[in-house]
Amino acid sequence: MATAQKTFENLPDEKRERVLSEATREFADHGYHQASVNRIVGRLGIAKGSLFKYFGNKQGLFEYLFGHAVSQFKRPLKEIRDTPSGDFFERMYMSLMAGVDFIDAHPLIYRIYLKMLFQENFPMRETFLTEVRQASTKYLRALIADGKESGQLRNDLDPEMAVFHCNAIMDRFLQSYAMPSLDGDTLSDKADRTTIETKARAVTEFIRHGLGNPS
Amino acid sequence: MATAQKTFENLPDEKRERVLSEATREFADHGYHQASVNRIVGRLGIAKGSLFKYFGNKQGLFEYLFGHAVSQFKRPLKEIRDTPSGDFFERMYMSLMAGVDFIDAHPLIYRIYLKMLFQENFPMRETFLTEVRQASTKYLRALIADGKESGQLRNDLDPEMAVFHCNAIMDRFLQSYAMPSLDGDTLSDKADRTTIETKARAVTEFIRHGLGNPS
DNA sequence: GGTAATGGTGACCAGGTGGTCACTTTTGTA
DNA sequence: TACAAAAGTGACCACCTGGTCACCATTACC
Repeated sequence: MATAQKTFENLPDEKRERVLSEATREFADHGYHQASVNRIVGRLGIAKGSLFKYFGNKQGLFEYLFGHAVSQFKRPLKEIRDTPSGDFFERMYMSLMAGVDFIDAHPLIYRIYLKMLFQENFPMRETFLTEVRQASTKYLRALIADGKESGQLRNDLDPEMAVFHCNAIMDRFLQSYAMPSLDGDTLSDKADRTTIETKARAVTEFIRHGLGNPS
Repeated sequence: MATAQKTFENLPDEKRERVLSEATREFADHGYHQASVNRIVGRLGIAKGSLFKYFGNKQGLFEYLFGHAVSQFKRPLKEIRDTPSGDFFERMYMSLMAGVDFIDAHPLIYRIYLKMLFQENFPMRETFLTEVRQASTKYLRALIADGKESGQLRNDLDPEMAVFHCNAIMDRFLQSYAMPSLDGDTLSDKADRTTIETKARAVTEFIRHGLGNPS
């Protein structure tokens, strides 16, 4: 497999990106099983054999493409966690907007991720999702522990439920942003950045009331 | 089509239920496109032609099965809304538990619904989802308006965002209940009813802090 | 110019899909 | 018992799928 991918990596940048982007679009539109290799090569105008030389098989193509994209997702979150700024709610807001930025940059990848969430039979699903889940939980736990210590969050807070609430609200916010049909018009207009920021602030305030110290 | 379904409705109850339950399982396990009519009839031990006599085609089977289940879902929610009890948060709690009960009664149907949410190409998807969404939004808007009037909710609350927050928290709660893998161990043990009730109470309290009047 | 390595091709394959229909079996009725 | 209506059957169909591989084209190197 390493040799086969080598072939792909030797390709001119332009072609490599075209292949990846067309394949990503196909998976985002149809999920894994319903995605068609024939359609991909058809749109690319290359022979089917080429794709199989590059990636071995359909699953190889998917794993390459998805793994590539995931690595880009981890960086911005780490930056936020490592930011020395102590304000819990500001960090929440920044995490929200980091998600928005990621979706803007890779809308198709995010759609694939959403499908993966609820459609059991993706390749690598279990492996990948547990990784994401653990990372996100660990990230939020650290932030919440921080917030409690600094007195920004209630003392009687159950950390596990707090993680659950933050996860729920943040995920749904991003889901609505990526798929406006989920919540009607509440988050519909992608183009208007300031509207999104306002909504993100409102969500942050909701969390502040829900978790914050009423002092 | 009406004549064809007549044939199915004339069947002995036991067989009719077996057909429906086996088909439901197949769709819940594999989604719509990946579901196989061959597997269904194989497990049922009947000829393929029979299924097509009953429902015309694959989509007919799915619509029949899903529409049937959906009608059962609307009843309990209506009961809660029509309950004269005025307490907003108690109603939230009851809605949560009504969802839990529905999932316990029809776990496969709920899994199909979740797949439908994020996998665009189900038949009837748009029609059905907008119906659900509008119903749920309308339901929550009424409850929230009620809660504001009675002074249980803040005056400065933006109703649309409040609807969004309630929807987000409640949906995620039910999703975690139906698919424990979503939130790690937070809601894992289905068997323990009192644990679920406690979590539902905690969620209600979170909403109370987030939306409630701090008086 | 010769030659080897690499990239690219598309007809072809086995297997699965939803769907059909001429046919047989069972049932209800008089 | 006779006959019609309804239920049930499974071989068959066209189509699409992921995947293969013998062959061709292009490039790089001496």
